[in-house]
Amino acid sequence: MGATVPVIRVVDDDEPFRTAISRLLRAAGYQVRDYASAGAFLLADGGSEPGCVLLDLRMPGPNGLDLQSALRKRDDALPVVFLTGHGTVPATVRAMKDGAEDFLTKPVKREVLLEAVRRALARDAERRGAGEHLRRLRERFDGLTSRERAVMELVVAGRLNKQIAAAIGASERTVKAHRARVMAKMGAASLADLIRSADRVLREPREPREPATAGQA
Amino acid sequence: MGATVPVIRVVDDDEPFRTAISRLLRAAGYQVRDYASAGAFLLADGGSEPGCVLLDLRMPGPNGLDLQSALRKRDDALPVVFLTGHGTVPATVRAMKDGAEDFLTKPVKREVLLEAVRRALARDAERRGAGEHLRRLRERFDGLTSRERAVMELVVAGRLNKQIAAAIGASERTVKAHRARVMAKMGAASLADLIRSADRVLREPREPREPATAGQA
DNA sequence: GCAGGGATTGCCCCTTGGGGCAGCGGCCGC
DNA sequence: GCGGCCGCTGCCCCAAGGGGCAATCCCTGC
Repeated sequence: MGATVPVIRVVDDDEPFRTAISRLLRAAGYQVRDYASAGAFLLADGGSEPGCVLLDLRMPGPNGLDLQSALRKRDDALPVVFLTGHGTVPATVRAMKDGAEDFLTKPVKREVLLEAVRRALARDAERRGAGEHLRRLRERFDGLTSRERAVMELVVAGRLNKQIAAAIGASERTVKAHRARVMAKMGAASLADLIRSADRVLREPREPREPATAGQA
Repeated sequence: MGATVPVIRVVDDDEPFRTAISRLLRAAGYQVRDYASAGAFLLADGGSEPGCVLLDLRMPGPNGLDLQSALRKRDDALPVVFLTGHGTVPATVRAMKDGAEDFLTKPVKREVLLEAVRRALARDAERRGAGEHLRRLRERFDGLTSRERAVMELVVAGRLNKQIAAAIGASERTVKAHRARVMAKMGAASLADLIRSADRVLREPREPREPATAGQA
């Protein structure tokens, strides 16, 4: 189990700074990978390993905000901590609106940086935990037949078996059969269980969130 | 109800600017109240009317961030939009982390300001709607006796009546009676209903920040 | 002390949910 | 065409949920 060390991805075009930060983080016990550009990072890292991203704002090629947007589109979006010397208020606003964990300015105190990283990692762990659970639920849900799904929806809506039978045009006995299979396939020990699982699975897929009109420019 | 015009509270020590902003907002159809300091605002406004707060960062006395913190502690916390000429990155970060709707810098374009205000008002309306529903549920929940609450918790945990009876040391018939009263008092038409209400009411009081999953606006 | 009210419980009856068993009918592969 | 598999269904039985009715018991106000 568990002792996977989180991976901190450091993305910054300033090589000496990158090296210094990486050393600091390694000394704190983290595994670190560093990249000189957003592109290099995106090519090399699929985001599957737990961790977070430490990101410079201004870089040649796609900048930090662009990279953050790209990350947000991936299911496994990693938490982002900005660390930059050229921070402006509008950029900060946009970064925070887009869900950045923090936005620090160089030079940064060691404790401040480590604290931000800790929070980012905590968030990532939480997200992964919740995501994993939801993924399993969704898998199970996908294993239902369309008939079973229909019954499930009506069951969690609080309808009685006989009402469900009338609604889908089947006998009550059939509804019971479907219902039993739904409970089994969804791994629900009780109706309460099923309802909670259903409410999580049926909640619409994440919406990308409107591009947040970044406070002017 | 219905056509209540939202009230924009403008808090800024710069009198000419305050006047100009107020005029702009009134022209856009909003009701505006302006205050020269955080203290003046807190004394005069209980936050009961729908709307939002347009806040300067740097002011004599308590500053904008202090006021934002104070607002967050009130149940009816109004959405806050910062509008300041002295923005710094750390102040922006703190404001956004504390849930500010936006952080704008003077001078601000008319459209940018109005758009931010629109979003703040939309958030306020949403919060009030959800809050209202939750408040009613909580009221109903508070109307339960401790015995009924105990039964309710076990019911929504998926326990059978006989298990509940054993757990609370009562007869099954009594559990049924409590259960029926819980359904009636909570206004639940079905077990599914009750479970959903319970999950909302029993969820612990809101923490400060919550973007965790759905990266907020 | 006594009446009224709420909580608790037993008794009984009905409805619902859950599930075993078997018959039926359609679809698939050989 | 045939046997097997699966979904749908009826018949039956049992457990669980829901609730009417009445008796007890305890507490409170008059």
